[in-house]
Amino acid sequence: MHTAMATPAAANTLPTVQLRRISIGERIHAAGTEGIAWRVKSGAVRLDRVTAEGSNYAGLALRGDVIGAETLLFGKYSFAACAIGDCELEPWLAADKELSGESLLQTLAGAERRAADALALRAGEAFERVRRLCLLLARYCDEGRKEITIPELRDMAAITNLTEETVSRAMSRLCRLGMLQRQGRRHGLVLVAADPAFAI
Amino acid sequence: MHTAMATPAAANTLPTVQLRRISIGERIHAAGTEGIAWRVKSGAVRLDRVTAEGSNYAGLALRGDVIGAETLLFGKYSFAACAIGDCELEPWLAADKELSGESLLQTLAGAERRAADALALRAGEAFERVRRLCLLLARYCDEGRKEITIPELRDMAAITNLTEETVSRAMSRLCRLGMLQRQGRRHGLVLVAADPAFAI
DNA sequence: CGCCGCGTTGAGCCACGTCAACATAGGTGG
DNA sequence: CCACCTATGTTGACGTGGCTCAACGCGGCG
Repeated sequence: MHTAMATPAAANTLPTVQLRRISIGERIHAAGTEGIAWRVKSGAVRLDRVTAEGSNYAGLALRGDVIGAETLLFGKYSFAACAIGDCELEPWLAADKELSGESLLQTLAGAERRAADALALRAGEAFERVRRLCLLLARYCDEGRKEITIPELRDMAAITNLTEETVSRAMSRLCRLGMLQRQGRRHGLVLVAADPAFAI
Repeated sequence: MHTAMATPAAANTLPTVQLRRISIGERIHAAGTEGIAWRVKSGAVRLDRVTAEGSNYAGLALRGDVIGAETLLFGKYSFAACAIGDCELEPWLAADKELSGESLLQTLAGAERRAADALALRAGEAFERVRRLCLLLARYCDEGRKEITIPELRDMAAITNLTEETVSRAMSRLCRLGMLQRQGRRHGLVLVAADPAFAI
């Protein structure tokens, strides 16, 4: 599936990567380096903005989202990207954009929706934030399945703007309440046993 | 200035609006209604996502940003928009996008940067958040001038995820420290007297 | 084995939320 | 013009949710 449509043999000298698999915790790219844009086929990606004062969480990318679109303009990545769940990425080609602005518009609309999601994850009570993050991951990470990979506490804390301790307590409570069920030992697979009445 | 370049007499039956002026507090559009996309020429816009549980802050748009781009796909606005500073909007035409995907790409890159800004405004201590918000507004609202319109407390509170009281205290402190200077009485013009060493 | 990274849990404290009272501006009607 | 009302902003007192600090468990790795 996903046979590549005839791409114009452009000046792009990169080898034609078809799919890129990245496991949880690995860095996808650093800020300021050269590279291409990718579409997230599965998994979750954490974006970070790098400043003089350090690196700060700056966005989330889930299935369907595009990361590194700015490379088509500047050639370099504006943000650092790190996998917070096992990821599959496919190249997002400039060919698409030449073809139809519609694809770009959809990407833009998706980015705005995702940005609103990310903002919402930083509002409300701690437990509710963590719960919504899990529901969001369950919604987007795997296709309809109930298994989701939970990111490391460090990443969940950055996303929700809580401390690791608070996130840990919230996760424990989610398990105690039966909304989540631990599968693996460490940040492993879990099952969303809870209500599908997710109001995100 | 800003003479409109010859626009193709398209099927667009809307009267050719050249510039739309909106004063602080006014609603620009509601979610779900029909309309066109706009580029913010000046001022600040608050975006809200409307759900069953109510309306929640979902994004910020400043000079150069585009709002309502999704109308080019769906015909309707996904978010509600409200001016939190006196605004000038100009129509953002589909003609641009047909012309060059580059314009769309720039809009996309800008949206991601702005989303990162919005996220950053919800991290750190209360005083620091409010200070950064003011610096961001100073940076983008008026062209290089030092006068900025301060949004209503309600909006600053929503953006920073603080309460109005806390924002009010932070603003008072900014004035006491000489970083800001009140001009008008209410949500009026203020001067940024502080260090231009803004590290946002 | 010892070390390190990550997660868990508890105790105490503080920044911020909550609640309340009041100040001020603007609008409206007389 | 004033009387009155409402919306918005200001300030204080107090309570608490989440941060801080600390100790510990556990698994992986050299």
